[in-house]
Amino acid sequence: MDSRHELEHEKMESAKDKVIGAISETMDLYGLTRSAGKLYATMYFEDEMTLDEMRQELSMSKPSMSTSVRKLQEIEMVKKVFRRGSRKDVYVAEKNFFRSFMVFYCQMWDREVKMNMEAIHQAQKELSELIEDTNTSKETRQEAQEHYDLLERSKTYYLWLEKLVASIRNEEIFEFLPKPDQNELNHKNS
Amino acid sequence: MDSRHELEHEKMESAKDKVIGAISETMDLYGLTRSAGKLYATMYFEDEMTLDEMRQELSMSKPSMSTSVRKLQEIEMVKKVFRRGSRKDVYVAEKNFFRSFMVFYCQMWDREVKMNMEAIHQAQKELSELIEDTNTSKETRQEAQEHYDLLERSKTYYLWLEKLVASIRNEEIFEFLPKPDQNELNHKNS
DNA sequence: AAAAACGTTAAGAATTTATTTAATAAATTT
DNA sequence: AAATTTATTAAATAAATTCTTAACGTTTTT
Repeated sequence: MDSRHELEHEKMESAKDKVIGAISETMDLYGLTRSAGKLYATMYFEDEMTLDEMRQELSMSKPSMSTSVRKLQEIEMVKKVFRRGSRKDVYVAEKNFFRSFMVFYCQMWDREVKMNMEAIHQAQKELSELIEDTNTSKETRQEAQEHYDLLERSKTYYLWLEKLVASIRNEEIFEFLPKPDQNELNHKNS
Repeated sequence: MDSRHELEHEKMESAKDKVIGAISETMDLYGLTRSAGKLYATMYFEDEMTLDEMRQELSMSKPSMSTSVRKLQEIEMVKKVFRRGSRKDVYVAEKNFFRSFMVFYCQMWDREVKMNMEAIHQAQKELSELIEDTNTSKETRQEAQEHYDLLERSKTYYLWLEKLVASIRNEEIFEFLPKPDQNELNHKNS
């Protein structure tokens, strides 16, 4: 009876491990280390976890769990929740991948747009000075102009990326690309 | 006259460096190292470059350039081009950020969907066996069912991601979110 | 108030990743 | 064919990251 139960448990773990492996392997896309990915994937199958439970489950140190969990919180893949009774901190994984997608990419793309637009702005200012300075040699002026135009054209992309972020935040993107409903799943299940 | 030219050059480099810095800093999003990012950003301002020019420009070794360039080629941010006359390999940077966006994210998201869908499929098979086995204990069966359902729901996301990739590949996404034209840029230029 | 539990920080060890130098292979020129 | 040029591979070194143990500060319990 006990070995029976043991067997069930093993099979369940084996099933979970397949998904945990895949998730943590693709987590590099989100700038996470393998262990942080594994931690998230583990939490994905649990209601909630404390640091000690994580440490035990992954056989790693508590500070390790602490830092991984913080990184996961930064991209909102994990939230701290309040549980009266337990004085340990309790964490839950975000199980809605749509939300994870939104938070992560909006965060990243915003950063990309902001940083690069700022740099472009500054660079263009300097290039303009070169172009407008009558002492500038002909060759230099031409090169400056070419770089200026290249940067100017690139703004199109950043502007577009900004609009993409907005359409994700306000969920308009789901009008263009609806979330599939459960029925659409089956014919994928061959 | 010569110091004049020196000054122009310095200002040009300073302008470029602002953008190069910003690009290489945001390149971590694309899983590139700082140096690979810097290399790409440097090439962005050049028509074409040989390994030796890269090495000189970044003051790094040639094997280093070789590996960075290969990584950049993998995500199609750099292409090798044929130039008769020169027997060195000649590379050019992809300057169209839209294309870089498409290639990179489609590649990554495809990988994510493929890996995870496959894992889900296998895991669900095992979970089904547990659920259908009449010897399985009640608690185990319930847990297996919960995990099964969780995985089933997650497919919605992967299916959506797949559609997103498709709409990027066939450019339908630009009907929903048009690329801004040059005119729209100016009011951003405050 | 003392002791215990908890999470985090700090410091050091271990592993991994990136970079360089040296060696090799392939191609081109003389 | 020998010598030179070019890119890549291999081995060694350097640098950066990740992880652990130990120490700290805070909160809670007794």
